[in-house]
Amino acid sequence: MGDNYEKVKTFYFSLWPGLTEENWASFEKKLIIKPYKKGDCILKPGEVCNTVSFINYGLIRSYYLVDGRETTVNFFVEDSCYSNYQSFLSRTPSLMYTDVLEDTEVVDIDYDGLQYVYDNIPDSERVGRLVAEQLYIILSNRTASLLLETPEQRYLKILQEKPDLVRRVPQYMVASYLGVTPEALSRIRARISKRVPDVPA
Amino acid sequence: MGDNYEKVKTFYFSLWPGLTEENWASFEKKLIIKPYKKGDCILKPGEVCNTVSFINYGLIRSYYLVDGRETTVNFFVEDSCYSNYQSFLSRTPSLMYTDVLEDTEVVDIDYDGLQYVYDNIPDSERVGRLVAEQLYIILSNRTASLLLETPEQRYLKILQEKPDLVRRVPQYMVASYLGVTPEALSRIRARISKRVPDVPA
DNA sequence: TTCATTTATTGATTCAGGTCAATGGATTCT
DNA sequence: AGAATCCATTGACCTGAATCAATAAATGAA
Repeated sequence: MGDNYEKVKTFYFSLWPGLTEENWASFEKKLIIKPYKKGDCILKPGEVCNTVSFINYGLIRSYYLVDGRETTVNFFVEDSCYSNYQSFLSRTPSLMYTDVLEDTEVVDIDYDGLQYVYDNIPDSERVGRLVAEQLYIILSNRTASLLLETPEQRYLKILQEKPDLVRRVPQYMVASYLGVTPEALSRIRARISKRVPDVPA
Repeated sequence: MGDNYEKVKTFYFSLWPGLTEENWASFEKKLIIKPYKKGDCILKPGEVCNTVSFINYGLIRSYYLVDGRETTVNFFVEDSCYSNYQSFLSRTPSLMYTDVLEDTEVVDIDYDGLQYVYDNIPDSERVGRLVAEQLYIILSNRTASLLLETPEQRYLKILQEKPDLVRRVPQYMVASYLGVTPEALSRIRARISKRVPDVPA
């Protein structure tokens, strides 16, 4: 189904200014469409992540599970990329789970495929570097938020910046992304609506 | 003083397997030695970080200052690299301060120098990518620590992993790196030495 | 060495979040 | 539809960190 490659093609052309149709064709040969069902587990602790996935549609979550307690590291939505980047890059076992929260379709490139691209397609190293740099910047914002902001501030921010995500995800997962228990987030919400009675629900 | 380039040369050769003496020579032309005195401020909020620095000797700290409250993002010691990577990469103003905690000597490459290297020295893009990926991995460990561990666990870990750093840095800076107040760290220490009387100081 | 400043400790109090437990409302499955 | 599971809320209690304040210890400068 060539259709499934439309979005990923647009995506890579947008972050790769000099990409030619010819090079894209050889890139595309390395890509594999993969569908998942809600509830599927993509990656478990101990497994090495072997792909970088562009998400055609759907919703994915990575989380630690320590002492029976889930801590969400990240959510990944359609039109962006998912990988357990740390495991993928270092070729070491993942420490976290990755689950599918909604029916999802991804376009994978596996590790060897990517190395082939790096070795054979001009400028791909630069794109790889720029992607790594972008991910670093995003991650450093998350770190700053954990260091500087209270859970309540983080909740207000995600409400404002990703309201759609908050709607699509169970509240206890949002809580674990903010670094608090479900009960705590419930009380944070109660506190907020007491302070701002104009936005009740 | 060619001497000052010895360590940085060893450093770059170690992370750049195929580096030739010839390419190193053209790389080295872009490097600039810069000395700092204890207490110097390298970068202030609003300024764009324009260098990546290899640290010959010394100690550097990056921190946010919000409501008169310092939060240490990172310490940088000799034989490693310092940059405000986010500002450097995105060419946007820094949000944090960077101060020199001990007399320090760095070997700088500036933004244009690095772009020259990327454009003219073979395989340098790959090294840039690998460096960005390494920094990502390190940062993701810090994020996991902030999400999963208590301040006390983080303190015990830094004591074990970087005892030298803890000795060289005032305790209130360690506290702000752990994400707590100086008083809280003092109490954490008191708690620990009460529990483990064999390691009093 | 002495004085001034910075840094670390300790106490008292307040508060946000954790934990345990119970309830009621939603979803999902059959 | 009915049953079972999952999820969100609330209450009671506890703990660890923040805050404010005072003091002691360490560092640095004259």
